[in-house]
Amino acid sequence: MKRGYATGAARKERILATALLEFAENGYRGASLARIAERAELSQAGLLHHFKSKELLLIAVLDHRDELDSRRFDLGLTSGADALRALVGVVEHNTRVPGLVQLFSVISGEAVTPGHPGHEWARRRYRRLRANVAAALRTGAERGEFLAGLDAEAHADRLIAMMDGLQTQWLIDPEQVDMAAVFRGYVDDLIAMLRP
Amino acid sequence: MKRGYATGAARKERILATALLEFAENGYRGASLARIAERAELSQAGLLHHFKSKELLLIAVLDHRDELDSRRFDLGLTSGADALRALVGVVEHNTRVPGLVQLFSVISGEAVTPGHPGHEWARRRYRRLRANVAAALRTGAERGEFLAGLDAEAHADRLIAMMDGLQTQWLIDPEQVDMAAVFRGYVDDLIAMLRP
DNA sequence: ATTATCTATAGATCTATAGATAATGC
DNA sequence: ATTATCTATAGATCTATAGATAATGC
Repeated sequence: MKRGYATGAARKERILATALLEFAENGYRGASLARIAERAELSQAGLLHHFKSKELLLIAVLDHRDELDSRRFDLGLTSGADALRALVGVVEHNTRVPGLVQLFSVISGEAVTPGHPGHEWARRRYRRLRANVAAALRTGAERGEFLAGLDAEAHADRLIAMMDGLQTQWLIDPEQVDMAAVFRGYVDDLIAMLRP
Repeated sequence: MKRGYATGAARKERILATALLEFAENGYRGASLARIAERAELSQAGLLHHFKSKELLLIAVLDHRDELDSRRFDLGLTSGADALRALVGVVEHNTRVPGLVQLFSVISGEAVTPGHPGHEWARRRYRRLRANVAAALRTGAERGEFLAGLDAEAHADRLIAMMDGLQTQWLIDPEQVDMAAVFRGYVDDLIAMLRP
């Protein structure tokens, strides 16, 4: 039975935090366990005691972030136009955490390759996102807030694509792209369009 | 003065084609010159005779693709709703060349990191795309095809984000996302919305 | 003369494991 | 007893260069 000591749990947190930075800066393939270990101030072998392989470390980082984010932002609580405005809030928040945005952009980009350790994670993530957003739109329609005939899945795909695409443009050229304003404009137009 | 022999030019083409596959499959950082050389059937040192470094090879691949693509699709020739429908045509065409789409998704994802050899290329590419799409929208407005007050830059950002975001979703989960249909729906709605 | 190509290799990584020693907590 | 940590190292990469030999085309 694995119990885990207090010092081990703290180390794991520290490793996850530094690994996140390394993966965000260099991607999975460009990241180095030695460098992560150095930044977390332990030996590389010490790091591999806590996470058995580089793949497992990446998965752990992604799951850890997912958990923190799902706590901050639970779409299940809202629906209809409120849910869309909550999405705008997420994008606004993201402009203040470029490091996290970069992690997701880099890993999602790499993970389009089958065989990438983040591939399955990304697929699950997109499916979950799509289902959540579509459900919020459908609830809005049932409540009479949105047109009854709306295509919830297609609009969910559009919303997610818009968020991701704007993130990439914003990361590559922050001076040129006002990610939050452009997304807010899209959502405003969408709410107007879907009004019954 | 560099002249270049016929056999050299053919080799360069061959190397560019195999490098494209390797970069698309593994990203810049995951790609290996040895593997590219092997697939192009020459030695690794032979490859480096034609392209002096891995960075220069990536740049060459990206520029080569840009050149081929700009020949196929010149936005300058159309404007207004025709230009938007041409964009739909590009997305439809892209569903038939997943390898190319993957190259751009992977490299754009990696290139959000400053210092990545594709960073400047990506920035230039987005600026050019944005300017071209915005110009087409503005011409449409001048011709009375679109609302006079439209925000051309914001709509250009939205269109590009939508294309890129859908590509990522489609590559990760092709069964779930009908990239071309969703984009066509977006463009149709946009044309309706911008009608004076 | 220039270009194309090769073998060999330097020098710097990389991940993961083996095996030893120290600290922790039942 | 379990967990945490380290040093040392195997074994496999990786990019880039040096220097030799062969082919090409003015």
